[in-house]
Amino acid sequence: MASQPTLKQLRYLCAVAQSLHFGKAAKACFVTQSTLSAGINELEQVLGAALLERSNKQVLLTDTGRKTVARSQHILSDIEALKEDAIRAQTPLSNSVRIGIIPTITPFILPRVLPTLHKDFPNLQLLIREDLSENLASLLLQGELDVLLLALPYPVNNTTSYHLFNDPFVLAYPTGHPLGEVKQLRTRDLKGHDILLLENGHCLRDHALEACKLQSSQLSLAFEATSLHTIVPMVANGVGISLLPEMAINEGILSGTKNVSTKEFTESGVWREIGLLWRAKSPRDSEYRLLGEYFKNNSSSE
Amino acid sequence: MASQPTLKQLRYLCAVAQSLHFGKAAKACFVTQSTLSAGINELEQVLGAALLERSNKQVLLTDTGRKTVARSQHILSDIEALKEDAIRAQTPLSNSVRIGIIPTITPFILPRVLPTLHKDFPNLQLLIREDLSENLASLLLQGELDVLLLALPYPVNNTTSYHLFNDPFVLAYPTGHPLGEVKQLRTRDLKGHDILLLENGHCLRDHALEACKLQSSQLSLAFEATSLHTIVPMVANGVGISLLPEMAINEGILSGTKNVSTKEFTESGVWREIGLLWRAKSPRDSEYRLLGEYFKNNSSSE
DNA sequence: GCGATGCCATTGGAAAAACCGATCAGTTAC
DNA sequence: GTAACTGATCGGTTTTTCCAATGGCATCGC
Repeated sequence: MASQPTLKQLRYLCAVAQSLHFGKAAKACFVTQSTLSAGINELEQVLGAALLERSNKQVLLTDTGRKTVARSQHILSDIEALKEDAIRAQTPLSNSVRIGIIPTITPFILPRVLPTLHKDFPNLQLLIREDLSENLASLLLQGELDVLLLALPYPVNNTTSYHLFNDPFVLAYPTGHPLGEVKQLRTRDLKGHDILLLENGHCLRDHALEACKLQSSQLSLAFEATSLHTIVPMVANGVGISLLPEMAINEGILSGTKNVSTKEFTESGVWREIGLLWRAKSPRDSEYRLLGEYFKNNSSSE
Repeated sequence: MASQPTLKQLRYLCAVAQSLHFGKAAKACFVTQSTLSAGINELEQVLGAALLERSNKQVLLTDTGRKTVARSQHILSDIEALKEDAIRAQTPLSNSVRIGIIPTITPFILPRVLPTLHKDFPNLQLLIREDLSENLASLLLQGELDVLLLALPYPVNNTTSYHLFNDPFVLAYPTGHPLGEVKQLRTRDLKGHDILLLENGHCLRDHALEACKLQSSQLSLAFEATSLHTIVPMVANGVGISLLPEMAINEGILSGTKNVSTKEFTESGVWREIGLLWRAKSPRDSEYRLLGEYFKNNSSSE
């Protein structure tokens, strides 16, 4: 014996309330009269209350019946809304996407991408969390974040990565620095110079070292900075040289700064790879690919 | 293939959302894991959306899943409330009762009954409609009223009647009128006198005539009044005699009136019967009997 | 009167579903 | 490697749902 009302029963009840006729109500519910009758009976059993007053002549609602019908209609329309919304929400990139981005990317990609993103996917709510790769990866695996925008490779178990583009490292040096004389800049030219990098934990640091095929020990690490924006004035003041991501320069990190020159490396491969990362099992895989494609097409300066 | 979410499915979903573990959720729902798994799958099918993100390690809610869980919890608690309220409402006389009363009863019974009624059944909401018997009967059959307080007999198809008490007719005459001299008043003494009664449609009129075993033709009908309260001053002014229900006198319809005397009949049966009437099939039959018992015990002047 | 009609309730059997136990496939832990 | 867990899947059984037919009751039309 069931002890909870069924949605079907509530539908039956509402149908009867509308026509005050079992036969018509049954037709409206696409069942036979006997089925509907049994359903109503069971509902009354469960509620321990008479909802309808039957006579051979007519069907009437009891007081409890009237109230129950009103509540049922609310519940049924709630169910309908739940379903409709869930289905509607399946349009790609129409819900919230919780994205984690590392601080060495955020300020140089969002200003370029966000405005058009909102225009192209008006129903997408991008929730952004900025943190170090390690913390973001943890949040991703906990399900607190949906997708990460990182410098790759960054190994995380059971994740899918999506390559966006390569972001070359550019040498930044105080104007007049000896390296300014080098015509064909190569990474080995950096050896022995005072070099400013971000503090430990920032993957930019590791990627820069790796891209330049350098060990920490081969460099004179002048100072460990906490953000790229604090490195620039230090370079300008002659504290040392640094390696800046091209996207930061394109986005104007040097604008208004004097005494800092830049030079690109002639070698290939002196870059960090920028990509997206998400849980491999995520059912929104295709959405994230779509998001990736969008970033790829809209984040470069061309 | 079902196209609507089931309450069971929503319950399964909420259980999984709570423990984030199919096995534990299944146990909480008293089903096997396979059953729960199938239920969740079907729900996702119906909604056309992934609600949960399964991996071998953990279960996570998707964005749509989170929203669906929230809505489901609301719906489930609504269902619970519907059930609870319907059950609670079954306490006798705890809902609204729509009662119809004729104008020759209302003012003489309600002031006496209502105050204690509300005290004894605080959850009873008595909705009162005053009209002629004929109109009330029609409303009763239409289901617009639940119970009638009438003078009986009043034949209505498919109704149950409940005897409350007999309300004797009392002769009211201008002080000094010849009938004042009669020691043992009998109904036949009325013949030939100018008698004031209510206009047609009021059952009081018919019942008075019937109780006195008189035909209209045997009386000199002085005037047809619209309410008992207008009859009293006419008697006082010597327009004629009248028959007043005892309950009206007990309730003080003559208080403050001079020149009107009353005299009871010595015969038995000179009364109208007061009773309740309701649809025979009404599921609240026992409640109405209870109400009747209450009226019986609390409407007399003793 | 008296059969025809219309109403909801009930019944018995057939169709559908829900459910379970066992197994599978994949990952983690040791 | 193996054992331990995870959720998914597969047959088979049990349960539920559903229908068509029937029943009981009152009314309507003649």
